[in-house]
Amino acid sequence: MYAKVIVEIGVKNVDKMFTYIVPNKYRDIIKVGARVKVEFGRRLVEGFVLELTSDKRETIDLKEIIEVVDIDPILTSEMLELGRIISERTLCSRISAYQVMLPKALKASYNTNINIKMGKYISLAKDKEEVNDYINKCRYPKQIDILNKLLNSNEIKITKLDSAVNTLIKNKIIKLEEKEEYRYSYQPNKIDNKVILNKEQSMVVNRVIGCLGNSKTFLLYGVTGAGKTEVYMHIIEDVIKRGKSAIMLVPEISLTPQIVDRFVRRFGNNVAILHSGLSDTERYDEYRKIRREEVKIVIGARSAIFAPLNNIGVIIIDEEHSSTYKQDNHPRYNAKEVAILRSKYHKCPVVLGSATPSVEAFAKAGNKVYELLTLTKRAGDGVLPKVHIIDMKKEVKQGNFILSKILKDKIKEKLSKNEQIILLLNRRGYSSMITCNNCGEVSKCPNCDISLTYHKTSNMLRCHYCGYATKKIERCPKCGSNDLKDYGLGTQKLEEELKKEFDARIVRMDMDTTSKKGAHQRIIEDFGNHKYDILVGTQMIAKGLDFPLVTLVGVINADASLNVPDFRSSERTFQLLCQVSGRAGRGDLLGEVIIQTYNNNHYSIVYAKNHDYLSFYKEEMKIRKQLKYSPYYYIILVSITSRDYEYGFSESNKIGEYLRSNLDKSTIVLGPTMANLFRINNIYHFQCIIKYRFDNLLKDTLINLDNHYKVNNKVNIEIDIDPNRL
DNA sequence: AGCACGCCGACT
DNA sequence: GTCGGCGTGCTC
Repeated sequence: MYAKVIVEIGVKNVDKMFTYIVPNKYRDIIKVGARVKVEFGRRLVEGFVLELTSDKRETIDLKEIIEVVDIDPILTSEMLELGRIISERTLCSRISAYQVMLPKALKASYNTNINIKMGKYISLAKDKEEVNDYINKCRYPKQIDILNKLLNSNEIKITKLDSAVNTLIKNKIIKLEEKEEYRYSYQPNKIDNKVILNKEQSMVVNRVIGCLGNSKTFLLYGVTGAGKTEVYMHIIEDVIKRGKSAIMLVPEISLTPQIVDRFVRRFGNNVAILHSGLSDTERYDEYRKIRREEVKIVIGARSAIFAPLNNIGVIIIDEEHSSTYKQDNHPRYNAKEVAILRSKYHKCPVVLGSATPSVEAFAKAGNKVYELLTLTKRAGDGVLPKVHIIDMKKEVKQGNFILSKILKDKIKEKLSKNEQIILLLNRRGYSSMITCNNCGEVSKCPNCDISLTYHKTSNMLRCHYCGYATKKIERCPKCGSNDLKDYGLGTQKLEEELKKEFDARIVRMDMDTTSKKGAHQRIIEDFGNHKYDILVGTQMIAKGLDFPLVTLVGVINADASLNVPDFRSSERTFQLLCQVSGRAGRGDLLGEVIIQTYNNNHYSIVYAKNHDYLSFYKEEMKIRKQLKYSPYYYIILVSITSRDYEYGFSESNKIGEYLRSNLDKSTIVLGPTMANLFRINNIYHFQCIIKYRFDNLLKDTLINLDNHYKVNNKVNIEIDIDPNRL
């Protein structure tokens, strides 16, 4: 008997099956999907068994499998197949596709011991009569106490073995057992907080439930506040009743205690939550709970799509448009695609939900690839907030550089009413650059091609790309003048300005104030408890937060996301504005939104004002068609990086030529060009963009290109199929 | 990735 | 004469 094994080494050259002899003693134990230890070259490695065969084709001498690690295979046949498809579609190594499905604690390279927490339990070892006899003869009150307790309950958890317990064990009156415990758990305070659905919501729920047992993808387009979460919970409840399980994905930053609470209150300890805050061991505990089917519902970010459930009844992906569902390093899988693959395997529906669907998803709904379901009304009679667009070109002429007159007035008004305010500014730090007024020199990162951001609280200049930091310069390094001025506005400066202008309690939430563990949650809680009046933050405040007292949302600079040179920048701006607008007026109070911009006629801003997704979609599709972008064309980004500018440049040209001459003539190859951030950490970035509709040559050409450069260590190439950004 | 082999410079 | 530099090549 022979086993085809893929070893846990993340290198393309060895990403293939190696044949080993299965020793007789393992013949009955070894299974496909199990981990094994094998000698590979001169070292011991772990690998996965992908196939078992009886015939040997290799002519070389084979080695024997040293040890079978798992009795129960760690990779199910579904996962083995899934990994194969992922590696084929995303051009990643097969082993990395398998590794991404499993918790880190199961990796061979994970050297620290996997620490499974064991709890000690005692129970009676004799029948009741004998125990009562023992109690009557016993002189020790402690022992009697323990036995009396055990007579009333099956088992008791103990923390330590004291002499009383030890004696009882020695006399074989009680027995000690160790059981596995999980570190992470929620209080299963099951309170039925079920909400009665409105007509629209019920129709959506019934339509999805009607398709249980079929592999079918729905796009649930529902305005903010339409009660999508409640719809999800009803669907999940029905699925659970049928004895099946459910996966729900949400973007990492939406995985707030608020949403977790809602699910735990409804479903008790039937829920496993996979979030980034878990340690490797906690994550492994959750994994085991899921694998053993001790929970039926898995909620988590992207990687939760691989939850090892055996009988999935529905997969829900909330905030479908979020770019976080695609991993932007290897393996570059897209959780939405994986969801659809799993739905085919489990014959279950997928529900993609969003208030601002990605144009790709909405187009698929238009083509009947997905079935469109809509929620048009805000649940509980909520009214969408009124949105004002402020032309900052005019405001600047009147001397209002940061806050427009209207926004200032509104802030004052809301403060006087004791209501809360959220201000969004998509740039952290104090100012975006420091410039010399004398010679025009701009402080730039020595390693990257961007200007340094001034952080006033630490008095440092920082590069937001490579992390470079230096003390603030007092004199221009070029001409020596001390007439330095900072331009651009960051959250720190905004906070400072607000403190000058208003007598209010202000809290800032950005990467700098949330780097410590738990800080993020604390700020949200404190703001929710009205310990602050104004919340200032970057886009991390745009998602999911639900504060009934917030009646004003201000977007300080809507242009920041618009000016990003990427074909999705309009879409991202529209989504961001709609999302942040949805933060206002969640309670009984009417909400207002003020958007400050220099592009007050831009369609993404105008349509966001009216919450008009359909018009935005039509306009955006026109442009995508004109410029040949997705969903009309598929996009592939080939990035080429090198420490050596000249070499990187010449290889990039070769790659461009190779693609042009080896792809179908209907395919468009752009570039090579210098990437938007041309130099990061002294590495030069070039890129080619491939646009195609149908191309039979594509797969082979890309594989050849990838193979050719994997042995070249002076230049690195990355192929990103359907990239998040260009 | 690792760990070999392999062929050229400065040292007890 | 050796120790060791990291370039190339292979791993069932």
